Amino acid sequence: MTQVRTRFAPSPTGFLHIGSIHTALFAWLYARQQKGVFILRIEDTDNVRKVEGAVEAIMDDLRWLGLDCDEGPGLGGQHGPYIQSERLPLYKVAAQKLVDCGAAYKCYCSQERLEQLREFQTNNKLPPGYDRRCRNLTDAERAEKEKEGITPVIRFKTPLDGQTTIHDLIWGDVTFKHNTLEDLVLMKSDGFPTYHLANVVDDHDMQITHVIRAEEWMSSGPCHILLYNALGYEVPQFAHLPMMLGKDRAKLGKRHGSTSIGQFREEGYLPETMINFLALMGWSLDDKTEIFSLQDLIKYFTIERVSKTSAVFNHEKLEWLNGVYIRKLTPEEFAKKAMPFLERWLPESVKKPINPVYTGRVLALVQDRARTLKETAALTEYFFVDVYEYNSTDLISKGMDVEKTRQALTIAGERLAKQTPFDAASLEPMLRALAEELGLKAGQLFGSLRTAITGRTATPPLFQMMDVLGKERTLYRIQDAVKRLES
RNA sequence: GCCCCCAUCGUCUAGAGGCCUAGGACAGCAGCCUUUCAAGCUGUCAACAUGGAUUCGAAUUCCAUUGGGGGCGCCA
Repeated sequence: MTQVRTRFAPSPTGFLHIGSIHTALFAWLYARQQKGVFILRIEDTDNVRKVEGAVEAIMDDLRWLGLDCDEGPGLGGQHGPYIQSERLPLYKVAAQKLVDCGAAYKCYCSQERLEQLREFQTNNKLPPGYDRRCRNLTDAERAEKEKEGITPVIRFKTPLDGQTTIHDLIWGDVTFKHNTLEDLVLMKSDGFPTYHLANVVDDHDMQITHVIRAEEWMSSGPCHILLYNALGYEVPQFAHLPMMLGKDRAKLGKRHGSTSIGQFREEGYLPETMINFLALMGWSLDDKTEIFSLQDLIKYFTIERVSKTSAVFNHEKLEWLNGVYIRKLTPEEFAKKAMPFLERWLPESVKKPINPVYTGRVLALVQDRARTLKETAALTEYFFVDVYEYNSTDLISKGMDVEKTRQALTIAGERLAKQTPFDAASLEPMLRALAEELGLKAGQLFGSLRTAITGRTATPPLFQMMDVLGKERTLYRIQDAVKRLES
């Protein structure tokens, strides 16, 4: 059996889209599982949309996710170069071959004419498409056009009759009648190939066995098969993946908020989360399992279990899943990953760099509570800032009033001042006893203290926070709260 | 408009003729735990788009309708 070779072929037109990663993941998984080869190819045949630095960004994102490439730009491989703009001669030869054997033809129609044609078709509710005016030009007519100095494009001469069936690993057999297909442009007038030509030539040249791509390519599938045949190439296997949709069920795009993988990374989502989540969009193992590592996925992934239905991106579930992966981290790993986010998102007044030992202790208190790494900044802010705003009525617990609260906090402050050692284990019995002594429920006293030392009503456990904060700062904050109640 | 495809809880999905009184997860709700918030646990709400046909029997097969998506560029 021949070795499986799959590829991921993004265009360097900006940041890597989450939908592209979805495709990349499935192609990668199939290659890895089949002990095959995964190739990265850059499809930069659109000079207009090309973005500087995009190739590096793509490779960086893939690396971050753990999707390693066997062949690709800068990685070597027997079938390079892996950047299409460096492969132009190949496409020219292929296109010329097709023209020579009569499978393609030169088209001299101007873009203006095509636009007018399309406008007319739209206005008259006709199917848009090229009217094949140049398909049967005589040699004399062609010579005439050449003399005018028009640079032609090369179009594929799609058969007028018959049909082509694409055997898709996911969709089964899908048949298209040739008379619904167009005469695709293969070569643009700027000398660059279109996606269709470059893709077919490269997939053949790089010996791709399985073309795994998104469903949006389904309808150009028959054209590609026709092209493979015309060029005398063997047709690879196809697997068209279900798409990812936004909340409005439309193709996931800019209007749906964060859609580039980099944005999720910056928000503090872990690569494990993204991989696991994306794998579950259009694929499942069974009716129960939902946590999968990359290794698990390699083990269990099968194309047979990929669904045909496109999936709506569910941000809430992604957040939940990220929480699951954050909790799986060891405290050390978590601290290491969260630290940069704190450095970046903690208020400017906080002196940087922050102390790693202290920060580690702080982070240990919020690991169970954070759903993203970025969120740790908001969750721990009061550990780094001494002055903060809060509503002094939050100091007053249920069933208490200003005076009672002031007294309780004052006494608590006095007792805490005398307390040694000042650790969570010793603090708890002491304060519980104090609550009883004051005739308060534990929750009443603790609630006031919580607000006093954090300014918040929802925080990690009180005694652990006091422990981390230390005696001096704890006392200062309680005294400050008492002052607030006095004014 | 034309072509192709899809259709199970709000969302991701399990389900390949009897195991389905349709399972799991997120979200929601209720409760337990608990110093608050999380986490955890328990429970609850919630779906086979509609109409025909085949069959002893249909979420599962077939047809139609409806709804949704994708494509129809010298973009990929």
